[in-house]
Amino acid sequence: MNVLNITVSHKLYQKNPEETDLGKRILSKSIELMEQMGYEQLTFKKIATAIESTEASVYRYFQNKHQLLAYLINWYWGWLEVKLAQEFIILNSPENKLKRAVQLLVAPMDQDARIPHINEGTLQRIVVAEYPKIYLTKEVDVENKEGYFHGYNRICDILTMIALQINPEYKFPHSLFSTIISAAQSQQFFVKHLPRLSDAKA
Amino acid sequence: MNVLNITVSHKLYQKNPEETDLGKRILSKSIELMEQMGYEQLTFKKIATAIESTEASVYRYFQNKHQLLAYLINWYWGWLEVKLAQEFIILNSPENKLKRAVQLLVAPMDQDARIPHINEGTLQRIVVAEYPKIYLTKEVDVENKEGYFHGYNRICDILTMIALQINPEYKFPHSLFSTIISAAQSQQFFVKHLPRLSDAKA
DNA sequence: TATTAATGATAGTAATACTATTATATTAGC
DNA sequence: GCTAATATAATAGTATTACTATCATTAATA
Repeated sequence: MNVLNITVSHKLYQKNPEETDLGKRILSKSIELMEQMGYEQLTFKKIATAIESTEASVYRYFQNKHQLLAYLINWYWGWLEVKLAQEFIILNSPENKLKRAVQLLVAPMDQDARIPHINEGTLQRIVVAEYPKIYLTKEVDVENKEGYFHGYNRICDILTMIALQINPEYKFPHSLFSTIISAAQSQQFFVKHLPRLSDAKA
Repeated sequence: MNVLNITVSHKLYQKNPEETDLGKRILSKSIELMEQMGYEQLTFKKIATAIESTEASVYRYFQNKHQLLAYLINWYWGWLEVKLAQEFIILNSPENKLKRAVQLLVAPMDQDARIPHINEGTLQRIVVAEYPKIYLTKEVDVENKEGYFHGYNRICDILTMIALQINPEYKFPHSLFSTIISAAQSQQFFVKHLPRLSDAKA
């Protein structure tokens, strides 16, 4: 058993992948392959072949590729929330908390040794490269109700609560922090691939 | 002939759709259908059927759906640039120019009567709902060289130039404006579909 | 009138995104 | 140790998608 378990809504899987060895291998290999070839090119067939299992077995864990991506991304935000909570133990001022949160969002992530089947660094790059794809769909309203975006919502809420301690009068904290978080993601992508949209150097 | 013609890089089409009647019908119907069913569900077959043409004919104009989306989005940014230029005729201060630019980004767009085959209002909603999909791919570097993101880059550059008139010392204008433009898009989507990420009311 | 270009009609292929069925192996309960 | 349940493997099959190719027809042009 893991010391640490990130909880992801059961709407985000068919069968909990964290509970079995095969499930963990699916997660591990999905992360590796999705970073290599990108979301569009990845198929359940490719995952299955790579772990020497079968397509049908992968389908027992996830309904489809979209659900798998949503799972991984929610896992990431859930894990980041845990990480934030750990850091906040020794951070007292809201200013320092916000500062550290932004650092965590943009700094390359180290692998968490407690969770060997998930490479958080690779997962972070997947989130940067694929995140908007989980909500830019016609199913967004249904999936929102099912908790597909819960992880991100929570991070946004947490930063909002901290900011309101600094200035309780501020009227647009949700917009501000969804913008900051999403800019933290986009700028990482732009620096690498669309440098005219950024002033930072790769 | 149109009074006004938006120029889109020839890498973004196989055969210029603005030059023929069929081409214009493809654009017009693509916009309508893409808004209705979303990018994922749209197929060349559906476009062809809807305009009583054939799949093969649509393929003569665009290599694939991705190229079609890139075309439409670049057309939109190109058109917005023209619109901005028109507005700037009577706006003199950089502050007013920036303000008006942001208004144009977020206000519902009226149809341009000079261009009957393109519904700019619908197109704006498509840009809001689909924009990141054109660059969040493994082909981003190649397509960037081919000008797939030229329209957006230019808008970002224009706002950057204006801002530098206000403060020539400012170090991060590209990052700032790519963030502002993209937030202008995202917030429109969040208000409608993910309200916890925004403070505005639908 | 002959030529060319644009479109339509039709067919076909490889890959994808699943679903279904049956067999086999492993584990848990009695 | 036997039975039952569960997980996975193996295999097959289907509908749809994303194209490519070929040829016929129509319209525009020289």
